[in-house]
Amino acid sequence: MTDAGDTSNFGAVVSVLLPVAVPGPYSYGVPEGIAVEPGDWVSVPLGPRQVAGVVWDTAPGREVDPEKLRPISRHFDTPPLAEETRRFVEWVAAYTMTEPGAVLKMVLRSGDFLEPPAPKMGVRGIGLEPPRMTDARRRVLALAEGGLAWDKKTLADEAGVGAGVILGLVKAGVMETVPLPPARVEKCLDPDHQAPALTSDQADAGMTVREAVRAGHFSVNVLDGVTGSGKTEVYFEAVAEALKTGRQALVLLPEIALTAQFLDRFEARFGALPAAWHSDIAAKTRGRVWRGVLSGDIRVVVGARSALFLPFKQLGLVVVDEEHEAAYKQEDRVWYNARDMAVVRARFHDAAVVLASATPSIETRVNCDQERYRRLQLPDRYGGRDLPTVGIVDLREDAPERGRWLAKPVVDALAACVEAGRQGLLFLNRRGYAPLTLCRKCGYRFHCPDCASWLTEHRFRHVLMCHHCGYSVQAPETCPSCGGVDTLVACGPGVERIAEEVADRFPDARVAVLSSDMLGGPSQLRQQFADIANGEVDIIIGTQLIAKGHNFPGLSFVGVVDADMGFGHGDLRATERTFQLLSQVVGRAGRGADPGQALIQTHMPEHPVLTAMVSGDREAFYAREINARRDAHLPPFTRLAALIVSGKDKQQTRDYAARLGRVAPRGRDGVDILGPAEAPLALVRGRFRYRFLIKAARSVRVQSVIGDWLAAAERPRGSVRVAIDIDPYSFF
DNA sequence: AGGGGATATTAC
DNA sequence: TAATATCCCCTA
Repeated sequence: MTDAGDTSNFGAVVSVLLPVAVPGPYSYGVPEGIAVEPGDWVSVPLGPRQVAGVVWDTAPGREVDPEKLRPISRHFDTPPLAEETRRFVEWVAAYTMTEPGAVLKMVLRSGDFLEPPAPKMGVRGIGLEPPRMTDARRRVLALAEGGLAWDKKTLADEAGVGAGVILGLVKAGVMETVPLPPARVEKCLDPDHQAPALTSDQADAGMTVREAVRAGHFSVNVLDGVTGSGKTEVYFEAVAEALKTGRQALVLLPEIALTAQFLDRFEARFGALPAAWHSDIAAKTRGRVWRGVLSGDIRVVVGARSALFLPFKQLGLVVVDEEHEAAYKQEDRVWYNARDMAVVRARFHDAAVVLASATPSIETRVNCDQERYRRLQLPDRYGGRDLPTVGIVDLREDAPERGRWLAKPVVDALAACVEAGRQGLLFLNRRGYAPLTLCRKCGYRFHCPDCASWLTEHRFRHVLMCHHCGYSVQAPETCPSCGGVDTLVACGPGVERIAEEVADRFPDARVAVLSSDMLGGPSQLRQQFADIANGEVDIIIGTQLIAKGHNFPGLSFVGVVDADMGFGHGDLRATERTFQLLSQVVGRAGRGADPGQALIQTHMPEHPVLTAMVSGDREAFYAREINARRDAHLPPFTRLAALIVSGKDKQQTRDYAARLGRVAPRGRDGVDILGPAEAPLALVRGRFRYRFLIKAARSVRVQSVIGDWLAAAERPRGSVRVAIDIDPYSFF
C-alpha cells in the first residue's frame, strides 16, 4: 500500500504532451536524478502502456489528483523539439479544434524514431592465425587485415567464400564481431553545384526570394507563372539561399507521383538528392529522415503534406509547389490544408514561404491583392515560346452526329496533327465507357445501392461501377426492372467510349487510354507514359490523370471533349477548379518546337472560364471570380461554420458541445448547429461570420457540413469535421 | 447465461 | 489513440 503523501518523492512535476487525443498535456513526476527541459522527449506510463511524448512545460498542467501522479520512466537522449514547433502544434490544435496530442501525433509519427536502430554488426580480424589454416580462411584474413570492420556478406563475397567460413573464423577466435559505423552520412548539397541560366524575369524573382530567405523573417512570396515559365528554377534559388544561410528548407509537392522527376532536377541543380518524405518511404529510411531533420543534419526535405509536421530544428524556407492543389487538404483525423499551415508554421520559425502555381487559388490571389503576400509574376514561357492557341468549338453549331462525341473541327485538327507525325491528346474527365445506363423500354436507371449516384459502365472490364463508393457489379444483359433483352443503352461518353470513336475514325493510329482505373495497375500506366514519351503513341485519350506531372514532349494538339462538366453543381470552387484543370491540360500542348493548339468543345462558349482560356487573359478571369465570390459572401470573404445534423439530434449535439465547453451555440467563436433544411438558406444569406469550425458530437448522425461545401455524407459515429481551407492568415 | 457488436469512458 | 467498461440485442 502506497503512502498517500508520496508525491513529495518527485523533485518536480512537469506537463507532458502525448501523441494521444486527450484534452491537453498530462502531469508527471520527475524522478530524482534526471532533469528535463521543455521540448525533451520522454517515455511515460499511460494506463497500461508506455507512451513516448514531449515535455511541454516545466510547470504542472491542470490540477490533478496527486494520487494519480506517476513518474516519467525514461528520458531520451535526442535533440529537443524546437520551441517554434511546439507553438505551431498548439496553434494547429486550436485552429482545427483537435486535441494538441492529435497534432503531436503527426509530428511524432512513431515513437520508434526516437532511438537510432541498433547498429549493424560486422567483423574484423584481430591479427591472429587460426589453429587450422585453409585457402579460404587465408583469403578472408588477407582482406580483413588492418583491423577495419567488414560487413559479413561483403567480406564473404569479396573473398569468394561462403558465409560459414567467416563464422568459423569468429568461432575460432581470430575475428571478432563489432558494430559497423553508421551506414552513410547525408551527401552534401551544394548551393552552387550548377547555377542555372535564368531569364531576366526568373533572375529577378530568384533574387527576391533569395533576399526573403536571407532576411530571416516571415514573408510569403507567390510565384505566379504560366506552365513552362520556370518556377522550379526560381524556388531552387531560394533553396540555395537556405543552404547558404545554414537553415533547413522544405519543399512540399501535392503528389508523390511527381517526386521522381523532381528529384532528378534537384540532383542536377544541387549535386545530391534531398531527403524524401511521403507515405511510400520505407520505415527504416523514414526513421533516418525523421532523426536527421530533428538533429539538423538533413538540410532539405521534399515531401507530401505530412512533411510539414516534421520536427525541423531550424526551418528557413517552405516551398509549396502547385499551391492550389486540393491534395494539400487532409480530410481525416486533423483536418487541415498544408498550404495554409505552411504559412502558419513559417511564421513561427521566422521563415520565408514560396507558394508556386500557374493557376493560384482564389484565396492566394486575394492575399496578394491585399498585399499580405508578395506576388512575383513570370509572364513568359521559358525559352520565349508562346502558349498554345486556344479555340472554342460551339457544340450547338458543330454538333457531332448521334452516338459520336467529337465535333468536326476537333476531328480535323487531330487528323492534321497525326498526319504531321505529332501527338494529339483528347481530354475528358470521365472514367469508363458511359456515365449512365438506362433501359430504353421502361426507363430504368442503374443506381448504386449504397449511395445515390448512377453506375458507370466500364466496357473493358464488363462491370457497372459506382465512382463514389467503389461498388461494382457484372454488367447485366437484361433490364432488371422489365426484363427487356437488348434494351439497355449507354448514355453519355467516358474515355473508353471516346477511344471507341477514335479507333473507328483513325483505324491506323496508335492510341493510348490513360485513366486511374487502368487494367494492369500502376506499372501498366508507367509503361504507357514511357511509350508516349518514346513516340510510340499517336493519340492519347485521358482523364485528369494527364493534367499532372508528366510531360508529353511530342504533343502539339489538345482537344477538350466536354468543358461543361465542371461548371454545374453547388461546389463553390467548381469554376476555379475548372479553370485550373483546363489550364493544366491545355498547357500540355506545344512544349516542343511549335506552340501547339487546343480546341475546347462546349455548349457555353461565353462562359468566363472559356473566354479567359481563349484570350489568355488570366487577370480578367481572376478579377471576375474574386468579385463573384465577394458578392456571394463565399470564402475567402466570409468564413463559414456550421454543423448540420438531423432534427432530433440537434439538441443532443448542442448539449454535447456545451459539455465539451468547446462550442458556443451562437457566438463569435462558436458554431451554428442547424437542421439540414436551414443550412443552405443560411449559406446563401451569408449569415455565417464565425471564427471557424465545426465539431460534431460523437453520437449523432452528421448529415452534411458546409464550410468547404462538402458533399452530404452519413457519418454514424465519431463525427468530427472541420471546415478547412478558410484562410488562417487573418487570425495571426 | 453468455456472446458479439456498438457505444461510452478514461488515461496524469 | 487504445484499452476497458457498459449496454443492448439475440440465441440457446
